[in-house]
Amino acid sequence: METFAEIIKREREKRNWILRRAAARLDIDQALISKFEKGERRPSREQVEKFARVYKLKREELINIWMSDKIAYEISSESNPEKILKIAEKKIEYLNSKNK
Amino acid sequence: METFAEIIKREREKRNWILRRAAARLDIDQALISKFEKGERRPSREQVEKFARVYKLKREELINIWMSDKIAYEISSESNPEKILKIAEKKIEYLNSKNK
DNA sequence: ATAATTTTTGACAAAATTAGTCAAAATTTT
DNA sequence: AAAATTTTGACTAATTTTGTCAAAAATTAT
Repeated sequence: METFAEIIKREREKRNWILRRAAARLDIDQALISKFEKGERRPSREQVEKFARVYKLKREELINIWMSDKIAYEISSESNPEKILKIAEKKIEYLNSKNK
Repeated sequence: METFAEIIKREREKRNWILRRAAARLDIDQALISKFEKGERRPSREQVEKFARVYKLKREELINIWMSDKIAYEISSESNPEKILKIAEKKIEYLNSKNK
């Protein structure tokens, strides 16, 4: 299961880009990119979209991964993360059926 | 599928408490409680625990519901919320197997 | 109907969280 | 060991979230 951090690091290395170069292409401070690649900071949605554009990744897929990182992080320290997800799933289903 | 907001409203009404009274018991501003009951504001974890205590609900269950509200809300506007949950689930599993 | 009570709203200031930047420290490569 | 690259930490700025208050709206009682 790949994280956003791993993906953007892999993509940069694939291209043999040093951080300075990635920073120029993405127009994001290289220290920030370093933090993103280490998973220490969470990029904004706009930044995720930049990564998708520059690294030619599917925008939506990348967003899903980025969001799931966020979710996983938020609940990982709870006592029953799986249960929380199950309940959330039902709520989503319910919202879906409602807005139809 | 019940939300945190619905639960705390139901519990208060069950007791025939007006907001002012609930505010006194919970030591939370009544305007805030009103917003919680309408789902317009998200209580802190400490506040959730207060609700559980005062309304005699199972602390952990209430926290799970409160967390799942949060998750559902965060991803409900995404294009594929279900997919995001699936990925998150896998990540959680992975984290679990790792920290064992 | 209107008076009294209760709930909801909106605006605001304070508090907390998150974001971006820089330079120095640490690490890796040459 | 010098040069290049990456990581870290500290700081300020920006954004988001919080709690509070008083007034507005809605509900209930007289």
